[in-house]
Amino acid sequence: MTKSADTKVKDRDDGLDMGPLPNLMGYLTRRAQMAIFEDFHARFADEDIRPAQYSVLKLIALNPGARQTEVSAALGIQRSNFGPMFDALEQRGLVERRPLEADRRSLALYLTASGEAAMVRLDALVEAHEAKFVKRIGLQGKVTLQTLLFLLTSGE
Amino acid sequence: MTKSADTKVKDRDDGLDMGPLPNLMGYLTRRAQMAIFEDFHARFADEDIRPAQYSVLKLIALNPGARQTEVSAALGIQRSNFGPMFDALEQRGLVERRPLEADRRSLALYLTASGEAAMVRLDALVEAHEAKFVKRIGLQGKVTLQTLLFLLTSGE
DNA sequence: TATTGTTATACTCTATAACTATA
DNA sequence: TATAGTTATAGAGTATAACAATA
Repeated sequence: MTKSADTKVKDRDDGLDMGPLPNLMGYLTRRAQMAIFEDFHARFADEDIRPAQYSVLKLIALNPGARQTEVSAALGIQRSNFGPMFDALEQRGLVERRPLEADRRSLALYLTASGEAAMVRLDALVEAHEAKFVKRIGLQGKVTLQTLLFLLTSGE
Repeated sequence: MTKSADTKVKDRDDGLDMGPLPNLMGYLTRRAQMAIFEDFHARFADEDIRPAQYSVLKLIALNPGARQTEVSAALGIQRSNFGPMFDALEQRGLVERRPLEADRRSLALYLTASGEAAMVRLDALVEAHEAKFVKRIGLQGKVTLQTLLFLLTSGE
């Protein structure tokens, strides 16, 4: 209520008072995800592959012949957004679509030979990427984190 | 090498084989963050406030008079993107800029009376939002998660 | 010279609706 | 009628560079 209270607008020694913000799980996961993706982007710059692209390639590698709707749904990507994203990978010769005889509406997805070769390199990059963060929290920490994040995601 | 191996393109009982994807920390944090933000968006739809906007409002509430560069840097937002974002909040009468006499390049940020009133409602929404996820992993789980995510973020 | 804030721009990601061809 | 994939579009989020005013 005093004039001096108006003057002392902020306690600012080194930085700002973040209050409870750094304890909010949404804030925490967002910042952690950004830190992890930043490392990913740096490592995959030469290969010009982004996280979502890697997840698509990996899913097709594990499930050759899967249809677009299956892959996009499994990754939480809209069907309408999956098409153009896949086009980019296809134009680079990493993947291909093949008509499905059983259902002529559908297209089955496959890695090309070039895509298979790329996966060997990409998997190695992912392994190094992953190891960097495991080093920070330990193997037990990673297991705990997996459990907690899974529980967070899969709720009511 | 056989024709039958070509036929059995994929083991697909219910869904796709995700392989090690769900164990990658980047994938896990991304999916968790999306689940948390989805709940946030639903709760804050009526107030028309997004996570980044809440963090800006909260930071100004805790640090009245803070300058734009300070707030944007603390939240990891580019200076050039902070301006238009703040404009939207200002046009809604929640915040305001005031010239700094000490440095006429800078603008000090404040909540308006309307903004202060809004924060009471928003903080209540955040509390309920947070409680939903604490319920899934327990209070100890939240503390552990905070520790792990902080360690992940603050590395070399 | 360096910094604060602004403007312009561009690229990615995400979300929705409408369309086609098949089923 | 419903589904697979496409197209168009729009809104966020993010990133960089250049600029004017001020330090």
